[in-house]
Amino acid sequence: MISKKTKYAINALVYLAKKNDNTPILISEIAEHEHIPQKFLEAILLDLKKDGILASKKGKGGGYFLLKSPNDVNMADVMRLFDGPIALLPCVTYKYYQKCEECTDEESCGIRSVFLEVRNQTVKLLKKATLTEIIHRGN
Amino acid sequence: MISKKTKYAINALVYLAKKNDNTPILISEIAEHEHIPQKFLEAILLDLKKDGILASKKGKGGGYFLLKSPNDVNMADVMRLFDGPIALLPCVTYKYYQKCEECTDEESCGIRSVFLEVRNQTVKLLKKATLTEIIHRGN
DNA sequence: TACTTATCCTATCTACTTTATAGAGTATTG
DNA sequence: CAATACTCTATAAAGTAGATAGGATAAGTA
Repeated sequence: MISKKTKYAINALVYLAKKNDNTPILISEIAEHEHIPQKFLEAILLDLKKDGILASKKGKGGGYFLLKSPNDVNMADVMRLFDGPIALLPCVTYKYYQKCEECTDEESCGIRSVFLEVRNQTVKLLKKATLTEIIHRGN
Repeated sequence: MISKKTKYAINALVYLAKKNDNTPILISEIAEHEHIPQKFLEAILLDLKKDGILASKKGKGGGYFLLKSPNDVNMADVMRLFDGPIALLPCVTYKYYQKCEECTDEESCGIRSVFLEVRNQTVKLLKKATLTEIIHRGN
């Protein structure tokens, strides 16, 4: 299961992407509309900003808006940002790789083979799932 | 990521399946060979027994052995037993279904559509991954 | 029956993570 | 300067993962 943080992030991003104009949107507006605790959402949006997906503006008329194109924001990246690796086993991740201590030869590990296939399929589907794609699929 | 409990369970099951004879194997033997804390493994094997995958025998000459055929034990079932749902969102699970509070129409939810596809693909691959298949893949 | 073996059961513990809240700080606008 | 709205730091409650301890129960053996 993905964390609420990731779920909130996705909901917020979709909300922002649907407003195709790039005028800043208030945190409070997103929080209210998407039923997210505002203070919690603040931290989430900040992370998305640090990652270069969003940008913000302070003061009156401020808020958050998409920096990247909705075409370039996919679910794999968002999930990795908040929940870490997508793979189900440490030995089939790229960035968080960790060897199984009892494993002598990964190439001949049947378990690894299965979970590598699952990971590759999942990442492929999640990479295709951009904000544009999600909005397009709705309706 | 799957929990260590699930990982340990898979390792233990593969170990038992590789001994194709159905003579009881000691917990201590599995624990030692697979580097699993013995007391922790006891609880895991007990769960697998309650689920009908393993059977046990007490006293001298006792231990655990496969009750189901290695053909009929797949990774989807094992993961569900220990880690719960395979799906990444509560609204795309079967047994643990939960509606998103803000969602008005699931059929038109683009997010749900994406994660339903991921779930279906994952379950399909994990169901195919039986103990027999895993051993076969490991040359 | 008494002893040994090995699973079964219950309780508990520590550390970590998730989710969330509070409050003060900082930059921008008018 | 005052209002607005994002930014930062600290903290706390709740839940979960991973592991350990100790005794209860059942089965075989002499």
